[in-house]
Amino acid sequence: MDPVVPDSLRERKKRSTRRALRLAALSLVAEHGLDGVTTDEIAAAADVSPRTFFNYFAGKEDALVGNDPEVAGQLAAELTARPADEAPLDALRAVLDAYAATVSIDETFWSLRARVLEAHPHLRAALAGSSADLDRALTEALARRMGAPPTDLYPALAVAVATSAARTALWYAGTTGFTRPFRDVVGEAFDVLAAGLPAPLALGR
Amino acid sequence: MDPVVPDSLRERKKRSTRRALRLAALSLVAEHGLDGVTTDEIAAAADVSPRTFFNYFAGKEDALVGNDPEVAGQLAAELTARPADEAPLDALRAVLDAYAATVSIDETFWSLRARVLEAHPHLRAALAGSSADLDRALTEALARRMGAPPTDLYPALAVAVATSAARTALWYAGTTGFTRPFRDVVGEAFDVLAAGLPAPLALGR
DNA sequence: CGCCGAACTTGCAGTGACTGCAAGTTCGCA
DNA sequence: TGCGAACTTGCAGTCACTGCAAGTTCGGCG
Repeated sequence: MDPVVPDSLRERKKRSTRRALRLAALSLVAEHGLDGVTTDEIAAAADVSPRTFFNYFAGKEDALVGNDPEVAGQLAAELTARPADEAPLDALRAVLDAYAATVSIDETFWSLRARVLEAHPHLRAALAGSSADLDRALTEALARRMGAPPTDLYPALAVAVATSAARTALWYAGTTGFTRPFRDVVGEAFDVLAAGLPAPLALGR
Repeated sequence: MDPVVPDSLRERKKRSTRRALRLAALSLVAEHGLDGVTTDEIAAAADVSPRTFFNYFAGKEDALVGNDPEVAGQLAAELTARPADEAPLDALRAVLDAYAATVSIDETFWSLRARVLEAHPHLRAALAGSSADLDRALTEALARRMGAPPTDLYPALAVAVATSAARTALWYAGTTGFTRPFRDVVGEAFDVLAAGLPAPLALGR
């Protein structure tokens, strides 16, 4: 079951173009602003035809802030694989922490993305939206593992809150230039969550 | 300070066209699907010129799932108006509960919207995104009232989590046909939040 | 090795979202 | 009553995005 990705030449090429498009989009937008860049230019910068851009991304925003398509399924699978007696929030924390670990590897990429998000607040909306797929997948997995109907309030709530916390942590790590390890920030966010979001003690810092 | 809205003829007209456009968009999309409806048709159904549509909404999605522009500022103001010694989460709960109360009035509208969201999962992304403005406003207000820098993790986290919970509650109330009062659902969501998202006891329901 | 089918890329042509601009029109107010 | 501001509208243009129908590249099997 390990090589879910066959990693053939084809696969490697696909990943590489996808990445090239992502980077092209991010750098161009970082330099010229969101409306100063067309999809054609992005495609050109990544050395593919304009049409191909849309074989990889649903749109400009998706290229900038979207998740890779396999992520949702992968994380959902990891969630179902967690021990059955683990508390929901702990299971979610473990899954999202694993995700955070993968993020930490590609820090240049994420810094660039943070800069772009900073400069274009409108994209934060798209970012929140791009996690909708992930939320759906995780909610379904969590409901299943809890033996609850997928329309139940709790699983949806726990997932929405957890991914929301992770996203906020990513934003925070990004704006602070990743001076603190991202995983630590995620950990802190989940600690606060599990404690019921108490007011932080250190009010004068 | 009360009449923030002068409620002149002009204002009333504006609100009415905005509402007409919203309803037109929702009903048309409910009937013909997202891609079966053009902005021109929406404008026609609301008896305004195609161009005018864009004076009210940033796009089709905004008309379907966006918040009215004044909401963010209003809720932020209410947040700053809460007693200074109130715990952050309690203050947020109060503000969002007040919002929930206003929603409950217009239940037909929100049911229609829920139906549309159900049929077009893609719009849930847009919905999450549309609250980005609200999140920013609330975060700034909360940070100020806590005397924290606006880049601090806690305020952003608390707000993201709280609005996320409220949105989930709205989704839940919508999919269950508003059989339970929306405010109650919001209340329950916040209870769960404050308790640190413990696994619900009732596992076999 | 050579070949077939599947996957991927590309160009093309078309639809519709969205924008700035420059009139017109309506409303608020003195 | 009349002036200025706000709002509406039409127009023309740019660009995002899509389906389709070739071409091209890759994976695997005989």
